[in-house]
Amino acid sequence: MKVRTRFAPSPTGYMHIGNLRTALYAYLFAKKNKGDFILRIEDTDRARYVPDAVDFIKRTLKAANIVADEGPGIGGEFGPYVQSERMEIYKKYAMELIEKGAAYPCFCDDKREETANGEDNKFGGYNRACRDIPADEAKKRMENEPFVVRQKMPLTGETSYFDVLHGAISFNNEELEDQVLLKRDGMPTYNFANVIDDHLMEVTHIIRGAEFITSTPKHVLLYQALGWEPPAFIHLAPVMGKAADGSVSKLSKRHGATSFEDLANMGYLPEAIVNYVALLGWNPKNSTQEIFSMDELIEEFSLEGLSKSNSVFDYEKLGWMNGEYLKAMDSAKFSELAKPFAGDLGALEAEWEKIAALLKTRISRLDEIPAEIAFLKEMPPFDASLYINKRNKVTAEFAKEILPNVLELLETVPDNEWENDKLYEKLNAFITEKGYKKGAALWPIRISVSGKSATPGGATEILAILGKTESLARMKNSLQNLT
RNA sequence: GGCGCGUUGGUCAAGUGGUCUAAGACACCGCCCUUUCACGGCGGUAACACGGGUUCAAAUCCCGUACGCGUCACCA
Repeated sequence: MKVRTRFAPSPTGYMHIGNLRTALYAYLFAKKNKGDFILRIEDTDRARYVPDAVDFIKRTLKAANIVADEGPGIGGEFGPYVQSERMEIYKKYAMELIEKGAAYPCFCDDKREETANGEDNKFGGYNRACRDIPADEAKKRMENEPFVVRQKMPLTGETSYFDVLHGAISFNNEELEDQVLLKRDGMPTYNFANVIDDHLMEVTHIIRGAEFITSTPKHVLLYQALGWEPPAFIHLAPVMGKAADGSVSKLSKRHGATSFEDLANMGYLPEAIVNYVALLGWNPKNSTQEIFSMDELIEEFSLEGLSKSNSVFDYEKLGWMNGEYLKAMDSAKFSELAKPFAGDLGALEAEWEKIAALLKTRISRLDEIPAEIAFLKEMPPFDASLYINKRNKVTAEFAKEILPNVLELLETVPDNEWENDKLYEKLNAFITEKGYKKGAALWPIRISVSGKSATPGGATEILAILGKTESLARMKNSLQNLT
């Protein structure tokens, strides 16, 4: 049988990284098995509906390079792929279930009736009273009264199912509520639409979050009532976030950027995000590889590699991985991608390629760029302590000694020779001649034109980028401040 | 609280009864390299939640406890 998986988000306008991971695993599993991956929109909650959310979801999947074979706007033989467009289908099956005695209409006024004496409060106050309404009376009342369709749960025994990840899971039927299948507004609930659609769309493997473990027995009962074979269930452990105080809880906005979009805006590459997220809860068998292209993920993916326990999202590691992608990236591509993050470069505009080359190996996120290059645009305030460097045995005294000579030398460099290699050559010759240590001599030079202890690039690279006029002006100024 | 699921270093994790004096990665620390920082190279610190079983042998199987997470909606 052809493997078919689906990603079934509700359109809330936010693609949480945990959801993205669920989509990714469903996609990887389908593709690994030469199957289909379906996008289905679960918009049965009218109150929560967000207008552009479907486009948003599609854009996010596209950015993540997760491509659906079927879905809204994509087509496929099992449409429509938006649940609000399938109401007639759900209604039909709801009536069939009533007919079969596996469900019944409920005319109770409100969702949560308070029970008088606190007894039978197990189901939020719902007391199963409408179960006992005779069939013909119920049918009649359905014509004139608003109602809800509830699933008639067995009162005894147990229902169990096999989860590919967790093994056999069983629940006592008495724990199961007569849950609503069809709401008063005619919309199905998740628990109902889900079963109908997964069956009709021939989904073979349901890969979804662990929050559905407890509602799965209800789904299984529905499959049974309808005479359908349930698909395989795979319930994924959740992704957690770590708060500032070190506490761990389900990933949410209070943990900072947690949506794919936020992360991308911070300058994490989509490929890196996908790669990192793939490894949060899954890892390859028989290998310690960590950097994966999408094709490699597909090739390596297997359900056996899924982890049963929660995982904590770690920006630190994502940053490392992003840096790996940045370093491996083609220079031209990096420069193009990084440019929007650089802001207004002013006079340095023409030097961007050089700047980008220095940046490439030393950032983990693209949005670190402005802070990294700010010193190029404007000389930071003078700070004498920067001229002291223990390792190279550099002191302010030494800076005062060497800088005037360097200035003198640099002034003789013609404009057309003001570039890294030439500058390095000349400075190196000067250093050798004077008998200085290279590291020691270059330190004050770099500080005098950058005003920063750590900079992308060394002394001559910075000189080259700043240009002769600016470099000399900065150096003179620093020297003045120094004395 | 009931029910369910889980628990290997700070984090991601390998490990499916002996090869575990428990892999790898991030982070951290040290050394080397070095035109600073970084990159890179080498090395180090650091874990089987606890208690009982079963077994010749347990991180691996069973039971209990603790802790964490989930769920108990006309939300998904």
